[in-house]
Amino acid sequence: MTKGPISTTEQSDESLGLDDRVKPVSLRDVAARAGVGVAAVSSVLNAARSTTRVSESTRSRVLEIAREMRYQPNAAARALRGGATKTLAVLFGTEKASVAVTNSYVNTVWQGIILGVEEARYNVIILGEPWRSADRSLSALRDGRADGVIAIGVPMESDLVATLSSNRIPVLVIGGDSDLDFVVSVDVDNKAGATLAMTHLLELGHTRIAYLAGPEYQASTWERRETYHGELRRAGIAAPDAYDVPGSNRPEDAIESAGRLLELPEPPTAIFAANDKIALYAMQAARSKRLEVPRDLSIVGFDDRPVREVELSGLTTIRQPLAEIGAVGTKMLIAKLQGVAGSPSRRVFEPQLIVRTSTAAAI
Amino acid sequence: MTKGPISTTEQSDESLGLDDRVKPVSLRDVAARAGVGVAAVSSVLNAARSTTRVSESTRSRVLEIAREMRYQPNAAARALRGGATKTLAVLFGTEKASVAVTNSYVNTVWQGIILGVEEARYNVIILGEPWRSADRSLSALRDGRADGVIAIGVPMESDLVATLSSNRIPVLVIGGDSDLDFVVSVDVDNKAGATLAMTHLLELGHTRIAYLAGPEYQASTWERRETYHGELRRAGIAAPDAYDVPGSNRPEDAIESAGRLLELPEPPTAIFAANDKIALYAMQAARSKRLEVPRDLSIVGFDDRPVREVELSGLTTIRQPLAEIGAVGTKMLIAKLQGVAGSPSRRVFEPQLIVRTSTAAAI
DNA sequence: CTGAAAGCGCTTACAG
DNA sequence: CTGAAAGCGCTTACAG
Repeated sequence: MTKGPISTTEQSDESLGLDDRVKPVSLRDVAARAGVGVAAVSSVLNAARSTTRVSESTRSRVLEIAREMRYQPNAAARALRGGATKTLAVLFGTEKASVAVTNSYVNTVWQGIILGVEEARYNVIILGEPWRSADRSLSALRDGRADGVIAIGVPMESDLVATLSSNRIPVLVIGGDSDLDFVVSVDVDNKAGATLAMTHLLELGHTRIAYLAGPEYQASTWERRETYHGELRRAGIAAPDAYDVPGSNRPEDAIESAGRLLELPEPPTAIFAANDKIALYAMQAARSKRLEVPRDLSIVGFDDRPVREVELSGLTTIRQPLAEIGAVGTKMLIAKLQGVAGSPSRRVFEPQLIVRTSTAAAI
Repeated sequence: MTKGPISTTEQSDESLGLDDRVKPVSLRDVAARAGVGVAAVSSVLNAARSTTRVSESTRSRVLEIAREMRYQPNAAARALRGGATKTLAVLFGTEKASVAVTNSYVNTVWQGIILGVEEARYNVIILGEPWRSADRSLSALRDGRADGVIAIGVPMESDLVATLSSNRIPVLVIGGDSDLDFVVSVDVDNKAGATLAMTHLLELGHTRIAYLAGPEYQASTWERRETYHGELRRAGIAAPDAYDVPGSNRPEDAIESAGRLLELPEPPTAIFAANDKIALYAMQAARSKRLEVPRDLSIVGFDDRPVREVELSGLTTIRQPLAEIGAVGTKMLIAKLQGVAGSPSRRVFEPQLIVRTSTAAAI
């Protein structure tokens, strides 16, 4: 770089000694060498819904020559022509991508996504332009860069999925649900997970159990809340309204919410938190109130995110198979894109109770 | 999806009630509405090195109309025309992407890359097809999908960077060096890092210090080894040849290598390991030999990868600013791509000694 | 100052 | 069975 300008056009070939560059070989090059038209080559190289029929001898000769010349179709031309890009655009909830990739939930799902695209020889693109509203971003998603969209943690009230759907852009929703056309979705079984958590606490003898919610814009927050109330009802326990408190992904808010719980005249002896992050904030709140976990307070989280804090803290939690969710979802989306008959539109994954040291029998 | 086929072409608009899809607006649409030619619109919308000149009044009118119509240029068409895709392809060393993204070094660098592309409103693409040889993958990198390449942890002997360079494809090398044209690179100062590690051990009074290497195909393994020997020489210490042992990222190999060290007639009292992962294997080997760290053996790693194992183990190590390396490198590549005058081709980052509990004074 | 045209590489309907 | 042509949306030389 220090030795010459960057642009290809600004510099003649002679001025750079090391130039063994060759122009990429095009369909026309292959056609010329094979002595056939480009249509024939195109037809041979694609499984071909083209009307152009080619004899077996021509077919094999073209194939041979294309391989010999290391022909590689130009992705831009194909995309422009309206063909598949074999690329999926990944959209991260409301957040900027740079924030999302530091989130352990997203990160683990992401590993699954990569596994999924790799198996299918697809590609993934992350757009540097945050999408904000669906309306504003729609065109960016139809400009020939991607065949479909993977949406992780999109807020319930967002019009993104609906807009994509009505524009016939296939979408995978991770961590949510939708019965719209062109939408496939994967999620953990939130009801089953919340039931595991509540049953665990109930079996430990807790009756004063609180629910520390996650962000209200997440569907999972509501599903887990509903199960929380349902399980209490089933156990014949009447929990005060004050036991169902809003959480947040913002540390201050979550810690304050948990703090309020612990200052109630009759504080809970156990907290079911809507996710691990919030559960850890609850632990912090307990600590600052000089309460000992699990002696004075049992805490259960959700997710079992593979980060050191969770393991270090000894948090009992509900594990989601996050990487599997990402991988299976991605494969479902690709199957839909490829028109695989009978490919599922929805998969729900079983959670698992992971007992560590943040829960103990009620005193 | 359950209600209808996926493909746009297979289904008439009438059969789907919810279709509020509109064809993306093209340059021509804007031109028609503005009553000018497409060339004029193109010229206005791009800072325009085009020869087409447009009056100020036309310019502002076109701008207004384009915004009104939410015109979004088609990326595929631009790419085909030879323009910038504003997309960077990320290539992960020898590994499959799915393996690489589970690696904590790669993961942290990745977070920086996303930050970098986001700031510049660029995009990143990960190709599902593993690249293996540069020769085989070259065309895939010139098919209109990306303007440049980010290569993480490419083996020393790989021809990838050289091939890209001679084909005038700008590359960012992360964790390596190169003075080829079209190549920019970022890395930690390996010499400084190894010096920090060795000085720490020497100051603790260790004289029997071994080097447990990383994979030999990594340049860093060699640079750290060289510094290891240099620092011993400077301290007037003659280390036996058997103290410089090959490591590997494969657990069995690394553990065995470390084990051999510990079984020497005169075993080392300290080990400088070429990276954290290998340092943890050394710890494991020590444990299986009933040696206590740091009482019987001090261990220093390299990277300070943000994973729970490193912190849980109390490993003393050399921290690299991995996210920063990724972010700064990405911005350097983009600057080169955009022809920013005087943008640097090389940046080296200072490491930092993180003392935890795996090192202690020699007895 | 502005418009019409060529062409990037591909695929698919259309003629022979 | 095969070839020539149109056109996807854009940018950039080229004519007016």
